[in-house]
Amino acid sequence: MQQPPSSQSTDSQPPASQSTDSQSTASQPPARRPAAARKATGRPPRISREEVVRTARRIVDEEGVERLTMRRLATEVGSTPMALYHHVRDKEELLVLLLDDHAARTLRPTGLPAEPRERVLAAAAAIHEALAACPWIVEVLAGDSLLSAHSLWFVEQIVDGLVGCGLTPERAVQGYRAIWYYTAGELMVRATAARRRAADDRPTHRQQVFADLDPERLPRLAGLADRWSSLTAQDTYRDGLDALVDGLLAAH
Amino acid sequence: MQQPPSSQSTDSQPPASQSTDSQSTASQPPARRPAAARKATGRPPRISREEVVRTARRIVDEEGVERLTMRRLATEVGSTPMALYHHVRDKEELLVLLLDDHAARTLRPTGLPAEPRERVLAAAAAIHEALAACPWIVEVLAGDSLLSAHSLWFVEQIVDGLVGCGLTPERAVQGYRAIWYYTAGELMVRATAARRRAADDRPTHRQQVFADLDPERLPRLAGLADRWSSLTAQDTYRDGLDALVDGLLAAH
DNA sequence: GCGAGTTTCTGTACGCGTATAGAAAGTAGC
DNA sequence: GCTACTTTCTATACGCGTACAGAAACTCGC
Repeated sequence: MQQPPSSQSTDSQPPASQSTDSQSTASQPPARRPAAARKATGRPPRISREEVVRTARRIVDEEGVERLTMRRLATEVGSTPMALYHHVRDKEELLVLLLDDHAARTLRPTGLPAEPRERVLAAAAAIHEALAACPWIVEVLAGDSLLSAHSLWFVEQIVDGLVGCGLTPERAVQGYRAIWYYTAGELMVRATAARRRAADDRPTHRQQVFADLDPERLPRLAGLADRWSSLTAQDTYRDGLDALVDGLLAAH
Repeated sequence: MQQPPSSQSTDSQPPASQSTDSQSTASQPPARRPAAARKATGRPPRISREEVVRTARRIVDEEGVERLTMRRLATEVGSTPMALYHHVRDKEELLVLLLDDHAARTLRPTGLPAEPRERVLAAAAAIHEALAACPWIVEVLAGDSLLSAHSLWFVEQIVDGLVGCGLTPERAVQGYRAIWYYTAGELMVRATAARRRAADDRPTHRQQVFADLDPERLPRLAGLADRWSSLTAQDTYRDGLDALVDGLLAAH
C-alpha cells in the first residue's frame, strides 16, 4: 500500500521543483514561506534530496562512480542508508539524477548551426560529447531514450532539423530514435571496453578469438586480425553519424 | 600471485577446446585418453565448466535470468558457490558463455543472399534477431564488439559484403562497427525499457516529462507528445539499418 | 609408504542494495 | 494535554557476488 512518496504520480510539491539546480531554495525548515502555505505535516526531514544528489556528485567527481555506495553516501550526509530511500527511489534513480545534473551543466544550448542537417549533426554530437565525458553512464543510459529534461532541447533540435530536411514528423521521430540507438550503443560499447581495460590485465578475450581464426572460413577477419585493434581504437562516431543521417535523409 | 586458471593467457589445455559445444568430450575421469597423454595432476574435478553452463542455461530457460544466482547454480549442480569460480571467472563470463551458446544454436549460417548489400543487411538482421530473443543480453552485450566465436561468421559476412560494395577494408570495419553500435544500442534500449515496464507500475518517467513540456521552447516535441509513445513502440530497427547502410555505402 | 606439488573444493566473511518493521518527531483536532 | 495522523528516520535482516584461507584428493619422485 504505502509507497515511496518521492517524484511519483501527482505529487503536489509546491516549493521545490524537480530540477536539481544547485544553489537555490535549499529546503531547510528555518527559512519558511511567509504566507498562506499550510505547514508541513509529519516529522521534519533532516536531509533533502538535493543534498543527497549534491553529495553523491561530490563522491563521484572525487573518487569515481564505483565508490558511490548507498552506505557510503549515507554516512557522508550524516544519516543511515535506508533514510536515503525517502529521497530517491533506488540507486538507479540517483544515477539518473546525477546524469541529468551533469547534462544540465555541460550541454550549452547555444551556437547550433541554422542549416537543418548541420543542426542535427551538431546536436547529436553535443549529446554524445556530454555523455562521453562521464564514463559511468552505461548503467543509466540504457533507460529512457530521452534521458532527462535538460537534454530535451537537443532532442527538439534533432527532430526539428530532420523535419526541416523534408521528413514528416513521424519519420523525424524515427530518425531521432535511430540516431539515439547509434549514439547510446557507441557510448555503451566504448565505456564498457574502457572499464574492462581498466579493471585489470584481462586479455580482452579478443586476442584469444583472433588468435585462432580459421582463415578458410573467415578470410576477411583473418586478413584484418592484426589491424583490428588499432582500427577499433579509432573514434569514428562522427563518421558513422554522418552516414546515418545521410541515409535517413536519402529515404526522402 | 595465484590466479584463476581458466581460459587465461597461454593455457595449454590439450583435451577440451574452449568452445561450449554440448554433447562431446565430457571431462569425466573414467573415459581417459588411450595413449601417451600424461595423467592429469591435482584433485580430480567433480563438476565441469560444461555442466555449469548447461545447468545455468536450464535455469535461465525455465525461470529467467534474474533467478540465476551463483548460489542457486551451485546447489543445482551439487556443489558450493565458490567451486564455480574454478570453471568460470565470474558471473559475467558465465553470461557471455550463455550468450555465445544461444548464438550458436540460433544463428544459422545459411541462406544469406549473394548480393553484397543484401548480405550485409541480412547478416545484421540475423544477429539482431538472435539477440532480441533473449532479453537479458543487456548486461553482456556491452562487452566486446564482436560477441563470441559463434557469431564471427556473421561479422565476416558484414565486412565482406561492405568490401563487395566497394569499401576499403578499413572503411568496411568502420562500417561494421557503426552497424554494431546501432544494433547494440537498439537492443539495449528496448530491453531496458521492457524490463522497466515489467518491473512494476513506474510511470516511465516519460509521461511526467512530456506532461510539462514547454511548447514555446520545444514546439516539435510538444506537438508530438501524444503520439510519442505509439511512435517509439514501433519496431523500426530494419528501417534504421537500411538508412545506415545506405549512408555508409554512399560515402563511396 | 611418504612428503612435495598441483588442482579442486569448502567455509567463512565482507560489503553491497534494499525489504520490512517500527520508533521518532512533528501538526491538527479535541 | 491527549490522541490521531503523517512523514522521516533507524535497526535489523536477507540474498547477492565473491575475496581469502585452508582442507581434500589426486600424481609424481623417492
